Amino acid sequence: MNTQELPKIYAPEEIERKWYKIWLDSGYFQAKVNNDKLPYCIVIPPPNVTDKLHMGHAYNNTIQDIFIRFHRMQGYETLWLPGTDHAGIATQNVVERHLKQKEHKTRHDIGREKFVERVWEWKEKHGNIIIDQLKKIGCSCDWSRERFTMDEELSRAVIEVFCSLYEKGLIYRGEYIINWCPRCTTALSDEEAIHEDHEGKLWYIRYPVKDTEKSIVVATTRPETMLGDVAVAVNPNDTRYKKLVGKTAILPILEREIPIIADEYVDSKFGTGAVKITPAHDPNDFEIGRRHNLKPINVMNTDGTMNENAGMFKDYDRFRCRDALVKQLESQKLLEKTEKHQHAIAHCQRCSTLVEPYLSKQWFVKIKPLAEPAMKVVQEGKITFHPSKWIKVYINWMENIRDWCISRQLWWGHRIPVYYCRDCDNMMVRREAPQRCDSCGSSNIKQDEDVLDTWFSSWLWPFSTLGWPEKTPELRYFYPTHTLVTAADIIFFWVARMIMAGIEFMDEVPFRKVYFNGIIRDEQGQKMSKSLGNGIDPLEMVEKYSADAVRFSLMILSAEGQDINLSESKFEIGRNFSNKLWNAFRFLRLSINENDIENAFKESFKHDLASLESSDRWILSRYHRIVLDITGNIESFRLNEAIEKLYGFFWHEYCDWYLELIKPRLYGEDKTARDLAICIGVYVLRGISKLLHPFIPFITEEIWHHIKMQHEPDLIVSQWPEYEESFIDDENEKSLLLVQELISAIRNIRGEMNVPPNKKAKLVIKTTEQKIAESSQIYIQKLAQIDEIVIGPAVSKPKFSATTVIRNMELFIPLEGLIDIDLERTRLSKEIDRLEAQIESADKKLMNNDFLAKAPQDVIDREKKKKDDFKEILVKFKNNLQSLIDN
RNA sequence: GGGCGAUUAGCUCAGUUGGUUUAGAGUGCCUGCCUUACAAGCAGGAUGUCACUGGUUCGAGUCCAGUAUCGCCCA
Repeated sequence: MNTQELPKIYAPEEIERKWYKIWLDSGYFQAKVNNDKLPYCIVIPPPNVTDKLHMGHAYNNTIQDIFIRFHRMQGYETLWLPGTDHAGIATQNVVERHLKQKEHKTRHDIGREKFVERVWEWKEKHGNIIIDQLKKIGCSCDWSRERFTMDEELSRAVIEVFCSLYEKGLIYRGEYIINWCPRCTTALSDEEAIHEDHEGKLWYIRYPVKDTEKSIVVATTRPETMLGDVAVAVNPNDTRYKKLVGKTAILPILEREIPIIADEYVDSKFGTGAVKITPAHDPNDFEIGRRHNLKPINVMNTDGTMNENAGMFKDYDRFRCRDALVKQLESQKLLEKTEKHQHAIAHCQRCSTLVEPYLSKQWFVKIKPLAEPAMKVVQEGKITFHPSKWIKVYINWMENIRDWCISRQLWWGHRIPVYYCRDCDNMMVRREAPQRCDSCGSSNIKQDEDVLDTWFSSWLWPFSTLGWPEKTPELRYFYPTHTLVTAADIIFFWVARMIMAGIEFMDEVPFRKVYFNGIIRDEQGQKMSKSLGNGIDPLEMVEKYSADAVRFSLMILSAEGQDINLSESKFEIGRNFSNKLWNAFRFLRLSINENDIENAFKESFKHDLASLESSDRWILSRYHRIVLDITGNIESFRLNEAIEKLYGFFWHEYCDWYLELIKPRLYGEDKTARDLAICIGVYVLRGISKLLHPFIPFITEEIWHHIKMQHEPDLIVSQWPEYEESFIDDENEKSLLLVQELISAIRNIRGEMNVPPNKKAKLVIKTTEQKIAESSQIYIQKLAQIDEIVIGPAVSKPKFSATTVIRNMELFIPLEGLIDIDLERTRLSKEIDRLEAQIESADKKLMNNDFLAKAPQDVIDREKKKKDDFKEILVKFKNNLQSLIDN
């Protein structure tokens, strides 16, 4: 590219497209088993095939890409394994909706086989959207290894796991209360039933007691379930009801006779202390029913309408039934009262429909034996969580874990590998479909209708994607994976279960570290959601601000695991940074006359650091410190600290100071000095590009190609900078800091005294350290707009000058005609006040005997020195203030 | 009901093991600049009882306890 073609404003679109294609075509993302290198592997949290990229994805995947690119540059054999999951309910819902809209048909109209075909068609057509979107934000996944939970190999893993757990006695089938979604008409696991607090009602219903004038009042939040009541229960210690226990109550409306029983479970303080028992529609009632040998009565169909057991309410929808039933009770004067009641109600995670606790025959995983070792590896630190606060959440859940309902009444998913003989009811759990019944020999066999929970396939993700149950070389080499990056909202759904599965089937944890990223919220701190319409589309932002900008902004906004409150304007941070980077590069590039980086950049300066200018040694020293810091920060997951430090170093040290400090050389006559300044400038910019590459890969790769040597590889696969201690120069850093302070002090005076920026000023420095002052003359002149400097131990203060003190140097800026005495007096007084406050606080400490006795000596010494220094400066300020008054 | 967070500048947030921090950054605000890399920029400036109360300590934004407000998770 010709230098004329470098635009003043960075234009990302073409560059981002170009580099992603080159990286892809060069095979940089592809990992192979390579025993000469250490492996580094991350498996992507597979997004649903129905998903479109939202900010949470963009954020989560940016973090993964940072780790991947960082380790790739560090020389690891790096595999980022991507893919999607089939998302049973969500996908089925989407396709059903399409079918309804386009053809006015339900899935039952076209039948299971045809429907599943349709879902596959849909998947082929739309399932790649999110994958393409991940590419737009720069994700360097090994796309050649992309997996889908319904792939043949992964399905085989699911079948193997089901059969093996069954054989170990860890899978069973049973009739229990599960969470039922009447809209999706399927069972849900506890994790898929989302509890939300809700203002409901508590209905007090009077049940007459048989053969008496008495009645017993029960309180319920779901009156329609009373149709399935089989008892009324009270606490055995509740004296109010002692006499009624053993008697029979008459269930209103249905007039069923039900016993009044005593059970410890009943809370006397809730409601009236008497509760209705509905074993088919409440988990606690189910347990009580079992203890008392009461047969459950199911009053509801799978779609939430009432069944024949509901008597006159048969075919009523559950909500309509409730209203009608309450009216009926009212008219019979059996409704004692109604109270407002705050309680948690479960909703379907996928469709928000009110979930019914429902008695149903389902498949379960006996989870305790799997949970215990999974708990141990986290407690013992074999897997670490970052931030570690999640350990408690994890352990707490593990300790109270309940069996996992894994069957779903859906058509889209892995069909349960259980076969039944129609002739003899024999049940067979098989890896391959059996041809004959192994009990009666009949070939009249049917497979279980249900499919498995999607998480029952994604809990295998870290090894099923690497080929398990085959013992592939990939599995041997890349497993266990290194770090998992995920949001904490799936800690139970996914993280916990992957740990269980890894230990159970691989005999080894699936990953060593888990990084939990925060949630992206809107400006008000609300979670972004479709229904609230407060989402920000990441791809729109990429178009407007660039992928680099989106990545940069997200990363600088969040500390480890903290949530982000996001608004569109935040992406300006990233865009502005990119532009600054671009222009710093442009500045150097335009300074290279021959436009020939091969000639302009030589690393030979490294061998004679002592001969370099102070500013050069300063930036090199600072740069190497940053290399050390950033590397450590990324390794310890402190990504926002890394990016913040890079921001500060690049912008406020490299650009604000170094590039300004070398301008005299760049515009001067001395070609050698000029070339050397360019060399160092380029050297540091090359390093900055590398350090920034994991965060903002596109612009850094582009810049790299303008400043790299021909023989050097693309940035994405070049070597991460190495910290070299020989560059660290404490002394020089200190003296350059002094120069900066001098310049800042002069700028401050100029600003406060309203000296026009283009008016050169004179400067008098009174100091005994003439050498330091003299060596920085050129810097001061250039950066503080000074034309003439007088330095000496005994120079006198010119009349009408503004003054300040930096360490042991007194600065005088003659401002005849410009100085405003009042302004200057205020300025000096303010300084004096500040110094006096400092001295006072140091004094307070130093006069405290306990402090002197107990604080470490270096802290005391520091305090003493601070006080002495401030005192010395204070005297000078006071003298200057005095002379101002005398004038 | 049980658990976990958060509370620092107008706004968004850093601040690892208590003392090198005179409590920082970005943004916003005020003043002045189109200074031949960058106005998506440069220079300068103002702004904080670190939620409250108590405790530990020579020393607390940082550790402990309690209170308040907000948020999340589990039942």
